[in-house]
Amino acid sequence: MNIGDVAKRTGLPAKTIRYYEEIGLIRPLRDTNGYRVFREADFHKLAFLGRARALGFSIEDCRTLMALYEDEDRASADVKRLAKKHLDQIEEKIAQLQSMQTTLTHLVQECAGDNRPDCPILKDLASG
Amino acid sequence: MNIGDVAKRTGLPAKTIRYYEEIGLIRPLRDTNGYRVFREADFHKLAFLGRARALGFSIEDCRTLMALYEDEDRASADVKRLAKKHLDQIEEKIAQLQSMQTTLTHLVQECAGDNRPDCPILKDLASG
DNA sequence: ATAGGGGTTCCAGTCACGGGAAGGTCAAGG
DNA sequence: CCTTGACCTTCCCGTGACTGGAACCCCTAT
Repeated sequence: MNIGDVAKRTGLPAKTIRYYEEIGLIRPLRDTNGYRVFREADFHKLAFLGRARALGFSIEDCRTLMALYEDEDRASADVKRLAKKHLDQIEEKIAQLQSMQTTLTHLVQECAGDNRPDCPILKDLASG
Repeated sequence: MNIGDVAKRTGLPAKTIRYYEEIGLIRPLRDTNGYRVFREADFHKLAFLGRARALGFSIEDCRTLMALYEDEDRASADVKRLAKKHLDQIEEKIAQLQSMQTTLTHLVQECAGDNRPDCPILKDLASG
């Protein structure tokens, strides 16, 4: 498989796949013409990475998860701890965003949104 | 006021304040020794920026909001449109995170988290 | 011979700062 | 007068996870 094929099959941009090689997440072979050659195992790794990234795991977390996946002697506790920590961060982020959402929703509701200059949004920003 | 005073009063790091000057959001005066000198108006601008940033507005949005704030002939509709667009993005982000949260919560619940290698989290990542 | 659709590398930019080096300034204490 | 320590200055690099683009090579079909 060339990079274009893997890109189609995984849904990852070719640029991203090259980047993952650059940072050592995958090690595809090379053809005599210099083209990357992806084996089925490379494809599986990329699909794994794509799903982990879609769940919001950082690249470094993905690296750890892949290492755990390939370690037959892993403890599921290590995976769970990583996932739980990530979940906690997601929940914290959601809380932050919801706080912004609450404030902004109120402000937007209160703003007339006409061609007059009077605006509660700016008033709030100006005076806390 | 020197930068340290403004940093304390606004809660913004001095580094951030220097950065805001660099990108033209504020224009403090300079003392003969080269130190930045902040007037009350500069402090107000920084406080405004701090609050806008805390609501998640991008720097460019903040620039626009400040311009609108200083424009006596603004239309509140322009402010409202900007805030609404930002609110929509926040809500989209929240939805994405909640989707991750749902999946991760299930996976974490199902994982035994002991010293055995069997792990539904890795299983999910490996096979979609 | 050429056109096109692959592929390759390398460089720069994103966003909003943060860290740290190297050095100038100022007020207080010995 | 000298030093100490807390300020302040500029400058440059690094962050995360890519994305865009330039310049160039490779392969197949016409």
